[in-house]
Amino acid sequence: MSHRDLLAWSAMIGAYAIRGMYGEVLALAVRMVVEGVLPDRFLITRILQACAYAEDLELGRLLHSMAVRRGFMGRVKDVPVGNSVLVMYVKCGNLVCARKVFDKMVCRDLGTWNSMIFGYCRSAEWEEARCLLDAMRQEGTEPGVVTWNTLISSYARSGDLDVAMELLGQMEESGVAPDVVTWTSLVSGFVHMDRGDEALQCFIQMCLAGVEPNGMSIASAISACASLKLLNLGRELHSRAIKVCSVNNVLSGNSLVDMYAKCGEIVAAWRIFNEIPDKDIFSWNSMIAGYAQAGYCGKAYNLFCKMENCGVRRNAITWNTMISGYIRNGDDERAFELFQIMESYGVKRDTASWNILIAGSVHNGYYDRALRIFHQMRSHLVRPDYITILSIIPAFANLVASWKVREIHACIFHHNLEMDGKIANALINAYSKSGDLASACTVFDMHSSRSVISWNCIILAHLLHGSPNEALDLFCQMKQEGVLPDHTTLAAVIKAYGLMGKVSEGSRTFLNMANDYNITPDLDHHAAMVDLLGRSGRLKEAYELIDEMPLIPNSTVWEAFLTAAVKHGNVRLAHLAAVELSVIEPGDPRVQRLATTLQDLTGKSIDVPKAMVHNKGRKLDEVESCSTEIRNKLYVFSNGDNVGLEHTLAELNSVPDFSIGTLDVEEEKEEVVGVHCEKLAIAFGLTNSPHFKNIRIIKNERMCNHCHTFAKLVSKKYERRILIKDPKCLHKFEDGKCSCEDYW
DNA sequence: TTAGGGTTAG
Repeated sequence: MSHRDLLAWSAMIGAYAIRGMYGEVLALAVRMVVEGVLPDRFLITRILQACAYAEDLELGRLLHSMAVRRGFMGRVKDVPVGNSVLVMYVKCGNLVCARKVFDKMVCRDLGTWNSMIFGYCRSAEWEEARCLLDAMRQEGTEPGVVTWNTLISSYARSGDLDVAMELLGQMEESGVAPDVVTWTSLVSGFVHMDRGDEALQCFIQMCLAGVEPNGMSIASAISACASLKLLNLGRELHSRAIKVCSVNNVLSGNSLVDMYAKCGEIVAAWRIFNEIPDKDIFSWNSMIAGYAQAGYCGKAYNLFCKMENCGVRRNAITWNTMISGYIRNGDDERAFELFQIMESYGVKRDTASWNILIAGSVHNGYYDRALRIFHQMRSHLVRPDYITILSIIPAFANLVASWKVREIHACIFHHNLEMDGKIANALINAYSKSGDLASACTVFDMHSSRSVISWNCIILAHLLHGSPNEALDLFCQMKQEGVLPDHTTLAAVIKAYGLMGKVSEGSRTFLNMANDYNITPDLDHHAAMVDLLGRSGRLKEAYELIDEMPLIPNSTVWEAFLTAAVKHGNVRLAHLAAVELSVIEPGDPRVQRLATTLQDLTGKSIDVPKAMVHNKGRKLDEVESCSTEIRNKLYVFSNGDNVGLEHTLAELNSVPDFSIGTLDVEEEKEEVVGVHCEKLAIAFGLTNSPHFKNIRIIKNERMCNHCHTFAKLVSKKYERRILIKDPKCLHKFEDGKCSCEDYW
């Protein structure tokens, strides 16, 4: 074995290593050893580096023991060898061995500490990483810019940006100036957590600190503009990217495509896309997403087909993007088709693929289908994640799904998923809408970081359940905890005062909100005020408020007024409101029915345009129906159904005291349409669930006075709690009373 | 001779 032999091997291996061809490096190294040539301390670090990149733990171990045997691991000049062994173990994910090497090293340099800290950060062993930071200082090695960047970037990537920012402060305090890497880590961390404005603040801070942004930092800032849809700032950054010569760079190009597409500038996005010389998977996926989101599914699909011919393999994101594009544009069939075939094209479906189908179904109102897909997903042993849960919860926000909300709640714990503010709020909503106020309160009480949205959810839940007193108590608590109310909170507060008949308190809130909270009254606040005045019979004041309001009243405002006029038997004002509503919502069946009745009563005609479909896609001639669930089975009833309940109904109808409300203008009489469906559902519930306290019913039309009285009487006589959700109100009948206090 | 940063879908 001559000295020249080793030199020759070193030169060859070095040449491959420089080009990043680590597979070849390892192959050569094996041949070299087989031919009896052993690496010196310089060559062994090269090969170890290749092991680290290729994550070849087996070969790495051999080299480690060789280094020990040959005495490369004990002296000061051997620190680089020790470091490369350490890094090899870290990159191969074997932290235990890495730590053993670290502990045995007699001398360590800054790189040693940094590598070990990097290892712990990468496996999220934060405590160990922080211990080492303290330990290195104690041993007289001050953390350098790389040490700080390792910690800051790891925390930023894990989403813990508060800690990352705290470390930035410590870094500056210790006299180490943040560099472009530090800032870029923070910018991209904020972007990933959907905190675009803070990302941009970091970028600006970097520029103010005199650190020149490079292509990477500009790309991150551009993606912040994309999520915030800041086209002008995005354009400015575009020209900055041109100045630092990184516009044709794939990275900047990709983020520009995304930014222009998200800002609706699809032509600009296409232009940039075309100019990227070496398009990668990000470029194609971003452009496909751009077209799909703009509604051009055909163009998106053309690119989807073309990319593989251009040498770029489609990945799960490509397929998911296309599937999501189809489902968002209403072509569910194509979406499901792609979902079915993707695996035959060698691309494995992931959680996101399932989530897209679930979220799309919920979004398009197909709750049952969303639920079926969710169960299918679980039977395929695909673990639901945070997004799955967030997407599926709204599908359960109704009265006949209360047990499903509990099931999904358990699922969160079972899969050890994060219970953050968004999920907690969605659960509060779902529990409340499924009729379980107590559980909504439990989720709220257990949830530690409550935002204004959480408070709004729980306040609205109490309003829905007819507990305005508690809603107002919560509002006080919220203020005591220093949370500032927003638009929604104040509209809820006015509504709560309305429910309690406290006109002056409600009016005061309305009149002072601009002063007290710097919030200008919007349509919802006006509607709440009309409701408040209308409930206490101050119809004239309510009308004056509408007449003088600075905004154009919408259907919510007129609905509130109409309800008040009807409840107080004022035919003239009811007529007036119906005329206004018929202009705003020409297809609303309730308005149409009202118009006919009012016409009969007043002799005046209302010109109601006869649109066939109204805004929620429901047909005018859709039959009035309701559903109830008993032992996981759903039963649907329509008006006049003959379901063999005559005997029960006859018994129920014999309940004495049927006093009917005031102005009976909105209901279709049972003589005309047959027995109302909610009566059938109540009778069915009574006979088929004798052991359950609650009967839960969802109805697609408002309850009439007659059935409302009926439900009250039944709840008292049979000691049941009857919950009926109609499009306007949740009625909770108990002991002969309803939570809506007979005003809905 | 070792250590740190980026862009796409739900």
